[in-house]
Amino acid sequence: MEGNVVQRGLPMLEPVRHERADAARNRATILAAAEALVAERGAQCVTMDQVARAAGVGKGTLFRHFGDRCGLMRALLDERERGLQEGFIRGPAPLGPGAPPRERLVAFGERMLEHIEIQGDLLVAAENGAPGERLRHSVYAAYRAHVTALLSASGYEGDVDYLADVLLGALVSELVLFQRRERGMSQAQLKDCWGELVRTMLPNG
Amino acid sequence: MEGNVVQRGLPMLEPVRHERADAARNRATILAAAEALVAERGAQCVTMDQVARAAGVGKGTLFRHFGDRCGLMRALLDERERGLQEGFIRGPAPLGPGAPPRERLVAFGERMLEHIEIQGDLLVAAENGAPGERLRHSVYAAYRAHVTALLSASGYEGDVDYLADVLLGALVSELVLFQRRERGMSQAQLKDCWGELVRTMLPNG
DNA sequence: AACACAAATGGACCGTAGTCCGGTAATCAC
DNA sequence: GTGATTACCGGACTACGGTCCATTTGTGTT
Repeated sequence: MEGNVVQRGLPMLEPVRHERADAARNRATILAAAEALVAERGAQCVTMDQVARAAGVGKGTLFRHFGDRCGLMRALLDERERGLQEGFIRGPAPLGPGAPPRERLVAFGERMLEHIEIQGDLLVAAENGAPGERLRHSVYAAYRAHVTALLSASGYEGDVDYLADVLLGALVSELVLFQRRERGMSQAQLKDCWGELVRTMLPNG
Repeated sequence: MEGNVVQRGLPMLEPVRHERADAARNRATILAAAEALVAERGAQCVTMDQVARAAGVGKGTLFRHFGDRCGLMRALLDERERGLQEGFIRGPAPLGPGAPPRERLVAFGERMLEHIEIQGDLLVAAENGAPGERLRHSVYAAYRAHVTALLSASGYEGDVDYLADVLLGALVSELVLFQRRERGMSQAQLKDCWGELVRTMLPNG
């Protein structure tokens, strides 16, 4: 878990030096196998042994490439997550630049809720690691930086870092899935509540 | 995990019919052993086998009494948690009745932050169960009901249930410990931020 | 006191995440 | 090509949470 800093976070562009051909091939094979298994049985019910066997690879290889179970799940999410970030940073308004920050924030949350709707179980599996790991990870940091920037731009005068944590807390997949599935809230309701929350916090966006 | 509904939640008063004497003795022994081990090594580093061995009891007994690891941790927290609830419901203002709801909510959060300060690791261990288990549990339901009631009383016009979830999200022990330990925020800062958050959400308490 | 029955017990057992290390093979310098 | 180097590979191994069930023990009944 120390020797390979390569390709663990989002910045996957340009592997540090050379990833050996067989390693790259194995990584792709593993990801494909894992994706198939997750699609078939759901993320919760896929074991690391199953993935290794389906990919025709030893467990050591699996863990070497992805660190731990959460790492594998994150890798599966990676592509879509990159798409999300792209949309936030450079996409069309109101998600991207161009709209007032408050409306961008509303759009951000709505987009995240849609993401959770689609990738819910996988997200839960990816976030279900060691305590605090989720918060330490670069994906969270990126979301947080984005929200923080929007809050600052909107003229919020309090502690923007703190408020960013709180707002992102409303978008934690575990909570959202609970609200959707066990509290019977519709996605539209959740979006409305999110919008209201943001507009209450930032009265003049 | 189905056969014993006895004494799993907070309502531990008056065991359903009769708890056999040996069972009660064992429960006490286990709790004492677990408490000692947690005090000595920290909740994260205590295994169920260690607890069983220290209590001079089989693993089966341990799991029969507490369901799972989180159940044991919750049982350790139980007494203090009951004290908290007592304070919220019947204690002196501003925590208990008597103060305006907005100030009660501020006091609620401050009290919770203090609780996390003391019981942090144990709380994390207790909440670190299956996905959504935390949200389903009666302790969370109680806090949520309390916050919901205060929000309603303060005249908040939006979805009080949703806002309760969001506010409680700011008091999740995993997050608070992260803010304290890895972001270097002081407890006083956290309290200030909480107060500001509440006052922003409820401008006229 | 002896009995019958429910409840409690303990430890062998299982599945899963994650580690370790001897052997293998891809890559590079020449 | 050939050899040295070094990353990679696989699967046996460990640790831990949780289950199962044959056996024991407490409790109310006769």
